[in-house]
Amino acid sequence: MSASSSPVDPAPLDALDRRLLTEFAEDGRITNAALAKRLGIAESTCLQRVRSLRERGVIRGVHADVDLAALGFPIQAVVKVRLGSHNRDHVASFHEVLAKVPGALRILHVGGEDDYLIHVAVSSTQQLRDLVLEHLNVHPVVRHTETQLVFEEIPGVGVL
Amino acid sequence: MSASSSPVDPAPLDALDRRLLTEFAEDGRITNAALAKRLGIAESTCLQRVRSLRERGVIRGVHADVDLAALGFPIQAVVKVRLGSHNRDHVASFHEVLAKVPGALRILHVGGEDDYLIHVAVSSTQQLRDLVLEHLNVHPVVRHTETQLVFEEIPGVGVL
DNA sequence: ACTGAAACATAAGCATC
DNA sequence: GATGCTTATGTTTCAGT
Repeated sequence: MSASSSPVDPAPLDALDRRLLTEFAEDGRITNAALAKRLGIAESTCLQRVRSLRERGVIRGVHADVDLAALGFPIQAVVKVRLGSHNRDHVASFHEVLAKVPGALRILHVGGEDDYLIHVAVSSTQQLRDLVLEHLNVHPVVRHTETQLVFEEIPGVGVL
Repeated sequence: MSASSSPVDPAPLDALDRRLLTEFAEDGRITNAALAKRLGIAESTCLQRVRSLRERGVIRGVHADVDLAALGFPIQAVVKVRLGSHNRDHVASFHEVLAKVPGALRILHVGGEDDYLIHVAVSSTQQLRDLVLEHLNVHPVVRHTETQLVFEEIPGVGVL
């Protein structure tokens, strides 16, 4: 799935949809009744809108945000990966490898100096080393990796 | 909030808590009744566990995952930032700037070649340029920025 | 710490305007 | 779209184990 094109129907979102999404992104457990009240619309209308947004793929899902450190993954890092060949088949087979990297929170295929940025959470530095050496560097198409430890995540404003 | 230390009580999570978190991270709208059934415990017990995990900060919140392209932010990028000085006050004032960057999905303070990695979503390349020039490069402590366009996000396995 | 049952709140479908 | 109604589900509390 591309970051610059979407699998979503071209049906544009109106201001109500945007407000709905903002509320829903903030509190994914909000009840339909409460959401309707906030938006100033009937509950049935609100339910219809939410369903439509889900069906169109605008709302992809709702997920609990879990403290990874509490779960036993206190270390985070970003691994920058550069490939030696950008041949189509090599890239495709590397994507299969990427999809299996344990602890990968986010994998971005980017343009510029690096080819991939992989944000990972691990339980120990040993696991981090194993992840880089055994899952990434082993692949022959990988020319270079560089691992940056995450010191801190700074809360941002987001997009909504 | 640090990535390697947690604001969470040292009370360790048992296997039930972990299963609960996995289910809840996958479907943040699951009803308490359904969650209890999946875990094979009483609804009242399940509710107690969820509440305890929330109070302890293990569950930080529940959020809808919204397609940013559909919302009018079809372009994503990662901006790598290097500072010229790592003086404590300079860093602190830069953090205040970071917290206001429009469209920032994730801001990581990292160790290694870069100092900060900022994942952003924007509506246009013009907005991206403005974001980098007017919000980041203007700050005197910023020595260098490099912007990498996100081509694609590759689904990973996650940590759960 | 877990359970079951009662009281309460919410959701979902349908007919109607 | 909005409303009101109905049934089915889901949530919460609490006394008991």
